Formats: sequence, C-alpha cells, structure tokens
Amino acid sequence: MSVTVIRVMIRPVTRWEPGAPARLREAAMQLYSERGFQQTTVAEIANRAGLTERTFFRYFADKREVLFAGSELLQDELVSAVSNAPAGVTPIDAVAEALMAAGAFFNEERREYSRRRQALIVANPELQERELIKLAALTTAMAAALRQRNVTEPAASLVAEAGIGVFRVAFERWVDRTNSETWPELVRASMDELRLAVSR
Amino acid sequence: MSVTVIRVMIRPVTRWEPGAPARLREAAMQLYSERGFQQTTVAEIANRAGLTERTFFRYFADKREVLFAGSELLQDELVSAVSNAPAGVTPIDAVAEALMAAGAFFNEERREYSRRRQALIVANPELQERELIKLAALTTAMAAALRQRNVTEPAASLVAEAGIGVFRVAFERWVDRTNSETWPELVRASMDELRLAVSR
DNA sequence: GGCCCGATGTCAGTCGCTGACATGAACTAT
DNA sequence: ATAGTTCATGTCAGCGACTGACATCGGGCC
Repeated sequence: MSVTVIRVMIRPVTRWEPGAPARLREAAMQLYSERGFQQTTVAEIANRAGLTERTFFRYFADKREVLFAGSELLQDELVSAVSNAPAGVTPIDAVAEALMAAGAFFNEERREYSRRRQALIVANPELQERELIKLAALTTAMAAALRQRNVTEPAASLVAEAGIGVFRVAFERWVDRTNSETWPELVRASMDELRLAVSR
Repeated sequence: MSVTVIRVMIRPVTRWEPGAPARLREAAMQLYSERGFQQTTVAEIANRAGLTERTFFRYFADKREVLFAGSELLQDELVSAVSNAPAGVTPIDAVAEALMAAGAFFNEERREYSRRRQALIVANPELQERELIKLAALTTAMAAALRQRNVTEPAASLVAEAGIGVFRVAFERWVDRTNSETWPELVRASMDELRLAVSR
C-alpha cells in the first residue's frame, strides 16, 4: 500500500532563492540603520532583497512588522511557563520563573542581533509604538494565564504588568554593552529590586 | 506712556468660525464611532468640521493624534506632583500621591467623554499603539522626576512602571460603568492590591 | 490707504498599502 | 510525456495618509 517516495535532491535548484522573509528582514535592518526608518522606502527594501514591494507586503503586514515577526513565539513560551508552574507557587513567582525560563530567547548568539534591533527601535517612535503593543499583548496573555491559575483580578493584571516591567528593565540591561550578566541573573536582580521598592 | 487700548468688540465677527481644533476632534470622534477608525477618511472629518484635509494636518500630526492632543497636560501634572512631594516620602508613595492628585483630570464632567474616547481606543489597535506610547512617555517622565529626588536606577524605572500599571488599572475601573467610586479611591485601592500581590 | 500677519484653501506629489490578475517552474495524476 | 494544478512571485491600477509650495483674504497696524 504505502509507497516509499525517494526524492533525489541533488542540488535542489529551486525556482526562487529561498528565505525570502529573512532576506527582506536583513535588507530592512540594513537600510533602516543606514538612512533611517522614515527615509527608507519599502520598494528599496524589496529591491535590496531581490524582490518586489508587493512581495514584501505578502510576508509582513506593514513596514514596521518586519522587525517583529516571530514575537508570538516568546509569548507562547512565557504563557506556557506560567501555566506549567507548580500549584503552590505564588503569582509573582510564577511570572518570575517564566521570565527566567524564556532565557532560550536571550542567549549569547542572539545578543548582537538584539542589540542592532533595539538600537533601531529606540531611534524610531513608530517602531516603539509597535514594540509597546507587542509587550501589551504579552501582558494581557500573561494575565490570562494567571487567571487560569485561579488568580483573581485585579491581582492577575497587576502582577502581569509588574512582571513585564521587570522584563523590560532586565532586557534593557541585557542589551547594554557594559553588562555581561546572563538573562536569568538579570531577571532575578530586577525582580528583587521591584520587591524592595514596592514593599514599604 | 502706556495707552489704554479700548477694543469695542460688539459681535466679534471673526473671519472663521472659532475652535477649529475642537470641531475637528468632535467630528473625528463621531465618525470613528459611526463607521470605524479605518473606514473614516481625514477628508470626511475635515468636511464635517467645515474645513479641509490640509487644515486637519495643520492641527494634528496624524489621523490618530486627534484623540491624544493635550496629553502633555496630564504628564506635567503628574511630574510636578512627584517633584513637589515632601522630602521624606518613599518613591512609591510619591507616585501614589501624584496619581491621586491628578484627580482634576478625572472628575465627573469628563467621565462620559473619557468613556467615549476609551471605547474608540480599545476598538482600534492603531489607537492603542498611540495610547501606549503616551503612557510610556509618562513612565519615562515619572522615572526622571524620581531620579531628581535622588531615587537611583533601576528603582526609579521600576517604581514608575509599577505606578503606571496602577494608573491603568484604576483608569480602566474609572471608565467602567458598573463602578461609581471616585478617582482617588480607585487609585488607592489599586495601589494596595499591587502591594499585596508583589510582596510575598 | 497700504502693509503685514495668520488661518485657511488649492494643488501636486510621494509613499504605504491593497485587490485583481498574470506568469512560470515544479509537482501530480493520468 | 502531457496536461492540469499549485504556489511564490510579478505587474498594474488605485485609494488614502501625509507634505511642501504657493494663493487667498479679512483684520490689525502705521
């Protein structure tokens, strides 16, 4: 019944160069940093990637999204980490653990890329807006995950909010060149500082 | 030396109807809620206000900003409240007091307007982005005000962040029709809940 | 009465973004 | 092998957001 399909793939000469989204993203980052976000045209990005403007918009909803594609992955990771925390753990600890568990996204290989990307974002209000709404989505998702754990409102929202605040501070330090600490260390330190500051 | 200028202003028939920005804002809010933000054209807004598209863009930087003009006022208010807090007050308490002092912006007269505006924002991601960057600016400004009070980083940022989290939760409740508490009460309650949740 | 000022209008142009349709290599079935 | 199907890409036309340059014109000023 079942037929074993043997695909001879000697030089799989595809019709198009593969990795169109990745090429577009790299071209965009180059141009955004060379001449600025506003001064860069989508047509120019596509051109540098060897594609057309129309194709750009098939992969990315708009000119900003090219730097944010894939952010659902981090969100899923954080949400499932909160959901899978042991039963007795307090909400804030569950969030802290989830943040540290997301260390896979914040390893040394990605650090330089993150720096480039972050430099672009801080230099452009339009990109900041997009970043902020992604973080807001993250907050909402984490609050929902906490409610799933029978955390009531408004504690769920407040803890999620505080958790993302810790995330932001830790991330800011992580991309800071004068800082060499690892992601979990930075998360733990920031969380401790929040606790200290908020409790009287 | 000084001449007393007497201006006889019987029916100051100005060349143009006054209050162009206010008319544009009202027209925008009507249209955004009638047919949606994306479906509304700037030309339509201007037309309903008896003006042209070009004039709209003279008053507002873009189609979103029409709902956010004047937000610097709240920011100034919060910043100066933090700055003017008595010397011994802890950072988080200074922020809490500042939030309550901003009650002038959140009185009963403005409550209905705030509801209309908020309904538009929650219904449109593009407007949410703008709202978020305004709140981020608020956070940054409050962190700066705290540093002015010799609060060191990262405590200043974390406290500002937590404070804005409290602000958001309190505001959400304030525009909730099922809620009749006053602004200071809501701020106090939200702040207490944050303290409870974050301290173990 | 002539002059300047300031709010508005007019116009043309760029760019972000979209829908409809075309193309052509690769895969599938016959 | 041939024909049809699929899928990533290209082409094209068009709308709407936004901008710069210039025109208009009523009111205040000398």
